[in-house]
Amino acid sequence: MKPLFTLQAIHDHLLAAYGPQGWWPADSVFEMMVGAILTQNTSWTNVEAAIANMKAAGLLDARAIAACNEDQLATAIRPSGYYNQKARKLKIFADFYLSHGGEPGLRALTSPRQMLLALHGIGPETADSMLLYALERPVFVIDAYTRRIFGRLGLTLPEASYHALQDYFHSSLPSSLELFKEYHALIVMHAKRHCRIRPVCVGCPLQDGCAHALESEAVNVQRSSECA
DNA sequence: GGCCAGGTGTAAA
DNA sequence: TTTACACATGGC
Repeated sequence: MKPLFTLQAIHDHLLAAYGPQGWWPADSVFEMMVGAILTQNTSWTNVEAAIANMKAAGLLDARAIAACNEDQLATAIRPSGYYNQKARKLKIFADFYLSHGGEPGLRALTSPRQMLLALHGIGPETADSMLLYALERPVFVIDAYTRRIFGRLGLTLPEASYHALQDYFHSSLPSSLELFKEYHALIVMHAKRHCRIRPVCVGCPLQDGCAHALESEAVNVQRSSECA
C-alpha cells in the first residue's frame, strides 16, 4: 500500500504539534540508565516515584547500588513494579557500570550495544534507550508505542520484529543523534495523548493520517477504527 | 474491578 | 523456533 507519510514528515508533524521534547528527563547520565531499566513495562509516573525514593535513600549512585542490600533497593523502587526483578537488574548493571569505568568508560566502548545486551535484564529497547540518550549513539529506539502508531498508519506490520522495525527507521531517516532522540520522545508524547490502546482522536495532529487509514483497504476494520 | 503502562527472561510445546 | 507466562505497582 502507499505510505500515508514519510517518516520525516510524520516527525515534522509531531514536532510542530508538541514542540521539542528535550529528552531524556534525568539529572545525570547514570540516572537516565537507571530510568531505562525502571521504566520497563511501567508508567513513567511510577518510575519517578521510584527514582525519588532512590535519591532519598542515597541509592542513585553506582557504588551505592553495588554495595547495598538488594532488599533495601527493592523497597526503594517498589512503586515502579517488578521491584525484586528490577533490584537484581540494577545491581547487575551497577557492577557492569563500575567495572567498565563509569560513564567515560562506557562512552569509549567499541561495541556497547552487544555488551549491554549480554547483561541480564537489558533487552533491545533498554539497551537502545541507554545508547541513544546516555551514550549518545544514533540508534532508533523501538517501543510499544512506535509499533502501535506506525502499525495503525499502515507503515509497519504488527508482527514485525524489533530489529526489522529498527532497520526500517534506520534506512528511511538520516542517521542523526538529535533526530532520533527527538523522534522517539515525540512518539511517546503523541502516544500518551492520542494513541492509547483505547484511542483518543480529538485534536490528533495525525488526524489526516487517521482519515486516510479509514479509507484504506489495506487497514483492517478494527485498526482503522482507531486513531494513529 | 478491570485495563493499562516507554519489557525481559524462562520454560514448555 | 515459537508461544505462554511470571514479574507487580499505581492511575484511570
